[in-house]
Amino acid sequence: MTAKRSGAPSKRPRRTGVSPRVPEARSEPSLSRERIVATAVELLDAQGIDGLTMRRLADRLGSGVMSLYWHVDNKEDVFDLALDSVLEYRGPPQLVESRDWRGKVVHMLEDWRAGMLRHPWSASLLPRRALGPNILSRLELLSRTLSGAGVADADLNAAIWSLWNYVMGATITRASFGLSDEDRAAAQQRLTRLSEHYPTIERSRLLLDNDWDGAFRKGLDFLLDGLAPRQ
Amino acid sequence: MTAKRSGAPSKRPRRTGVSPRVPEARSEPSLSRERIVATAVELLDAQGIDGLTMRRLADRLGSGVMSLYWHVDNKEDVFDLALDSVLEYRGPPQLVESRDWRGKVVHMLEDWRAGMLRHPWSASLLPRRALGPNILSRLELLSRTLSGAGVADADLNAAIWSLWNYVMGATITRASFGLSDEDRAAAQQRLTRLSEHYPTIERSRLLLDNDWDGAFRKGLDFLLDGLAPRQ
DNA sequence: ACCTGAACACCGTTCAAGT
DNA sequence: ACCTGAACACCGTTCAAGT
Repeated sequence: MTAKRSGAPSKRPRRTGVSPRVPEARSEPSLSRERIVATAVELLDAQGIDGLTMRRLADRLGSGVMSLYWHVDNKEDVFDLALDSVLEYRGPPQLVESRDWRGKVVHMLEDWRAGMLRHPWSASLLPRRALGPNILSRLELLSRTLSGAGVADADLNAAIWSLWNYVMGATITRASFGLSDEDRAAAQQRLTRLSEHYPTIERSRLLLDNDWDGAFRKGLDFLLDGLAPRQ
Repeated sequence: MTAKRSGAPSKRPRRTGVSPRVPEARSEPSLSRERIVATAVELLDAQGIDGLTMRRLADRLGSGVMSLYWHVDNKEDVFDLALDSVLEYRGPPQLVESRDWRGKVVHMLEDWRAGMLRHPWSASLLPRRALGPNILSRLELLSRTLSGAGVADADLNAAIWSLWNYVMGATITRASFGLSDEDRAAAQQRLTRLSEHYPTIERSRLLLDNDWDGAFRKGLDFLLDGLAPRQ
């Protein structure tokens, strides 16, 4: 398990204030933190977590590998930056703004999940990395909504962590488990062959159930039922 | 994201029936699937997920790297085997056997979580690997208990997946997030510096809360409250 | 049936150097 | 201030070979 870095500022200068001179327009725009991160996201989307390689990243950027290290501490840093860049929250649409707390929470968490599923590598990365500003904003908003809804201060952290756990578990599972339909079919068949050992989950067709969105919503409702302030 | 293999039988012969001749006792016991898996678990416990290397594994076993490939398909196979080997469930103790369904479910899930926390690499591995026999047994037992408690067939899969999601999310987070106390303190301090942006989670000290066991239980109770069959 | 070493095509990162 | 190539110490796996 790799150690976690707490988002400390990079040793690099971080481009203070105005640049002393506008660089000439070039065919290959010069390297920058932003360009590196954006390209890393592209690469991760296309090739998955193992597909991100410093060498491949440099290739895509048309630079030498070691040039990256001027802008970025190391590969871990690239992961942290790519991750947070993908978790931005645009806020609830007008429609939802007016709804009750429950509608707001459901929207926030469905949006969070959807965002991670658009970049399936992000879900499994999130729990092991430092929390960046975007994810902190989401937690803040969730926290404020629950608190405003009347969840007691003593229950607040437990409520937030339950929702976090549920969303993370659901999304990680969906992102990595749901890749191949025929894998799941094969697993269920294996189950049928062994049905004397696993009669109940064989009968309920647990591994074939593929209404992921519906199941997510249903479980979230269970949890919110339990969370809802009494009275 | 690596493709998932559905636990298909190895191409290797799998030691059929009686061995033709008992091998001479040697100082270095000969390689075997079991020995490889056990040593892989040791290595994972000691060095974490990145610490498992075919070369290091072979070293520990006193063999050449390539000898492993006779017993095992590839590194993915080693992960699958190590994972399932760690998820065995001994069943509820007598004390719990007599309890109500809720007590049983809580025991099963706390045991599941504890087992994974004893091997912190296992939690983050589980969702992306094929489900081995031990984890299927756990799901079967959970399923049977909920069904016996009166959860409707139509809700059963959703109930199981909610619990799975919650347990996985909680355990993955705890295993990878909780490594360093001072990391979390640093994060909370950063939060305090930025308290105008994150007033609510700063006030509730979300990132400092370290009663993981209590929080797990509390969230599980929320979820079970919502799950419990009406009436 | 079981084990081996050499070789291939990769990795992330250090270092000393260029402009 | 920014970029580079060579080099180091690693990886997983194929292959042809040994016993």
